[in-house]
Amino acid sequence: MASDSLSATFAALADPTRRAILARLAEGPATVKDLSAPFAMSGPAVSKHLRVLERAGLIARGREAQWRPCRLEATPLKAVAEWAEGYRRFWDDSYERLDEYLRHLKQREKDEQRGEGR
Amino acid sequence: MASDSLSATFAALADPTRRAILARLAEGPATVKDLSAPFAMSGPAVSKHLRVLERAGLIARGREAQWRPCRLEATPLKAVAEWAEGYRRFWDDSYERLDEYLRHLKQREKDEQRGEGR
DNA sequence: CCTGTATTTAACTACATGGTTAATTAACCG
DNA sequence: CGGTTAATTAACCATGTAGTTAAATACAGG
Repeated sequence: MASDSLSATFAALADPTRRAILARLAEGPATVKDLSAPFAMSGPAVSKHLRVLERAGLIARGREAQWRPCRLEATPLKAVAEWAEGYRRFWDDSYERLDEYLRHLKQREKDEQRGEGR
Repeated sequence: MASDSLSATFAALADPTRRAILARLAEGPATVKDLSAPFAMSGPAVSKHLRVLERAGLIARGREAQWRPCRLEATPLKAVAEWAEGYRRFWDDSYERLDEYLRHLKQREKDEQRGEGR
């Protein structure tokens, strides 16, 4: 596994079970049992998914009697959103038009400077 | 591997070499050789990374003589950005305040309706 | 036609992942 | 104390990933 933080985050998100767990935690904290309920999967399997999410900093866990309540920790998702936004101009048409417009302005500015130079 | 599209995208992004390749392609198309240059890694290794990116729909490849020029295909990144944005309220404080404000408005609206009902 | 260049395929290694079941730890409760 | 419930650890299996080197394919050009 590539161990930089963004890679760990992406790797953790590359599994639908783990994304479903995050979606559930967006509604509030939950125990491991709660989180297991929707899945046709053993307890230990869910436990492993939670460890992956924890190591990626996407969840935090408490301790209450025999329960280990999980809660969402979304800050790594901010980095994901920002990373993806860096490519917006490649999918957003209006952004591309804006980009082209800015490029146009810049070019005109350069032309004018050249004009003044004479 | 979980084969849904979003999982494939996240899995492809979970490697710094592949993200670096995308960053390079953001500046324009490139051949496999071009893309290999920055990495201390054999040609076949890069070829495999490109196949992962291609299967995730993040790049497209052409054919020109003996070169297979790659270009960025960013639409899957739109899905990533949108997915992450769904969690913005968990990292963005001002968004939380806005959220709370909206909730407040909604509640007041409900209270007013109840008042009118009498 | 032969040679060099670009790229992929094949075969292999080492290790990570996602799942299983069985055993273990930890805490509550009668 | 003993039983039940929650959760993790251990051991195991199958598959996927990230890299290697060596061989195969495809094309350009003298």
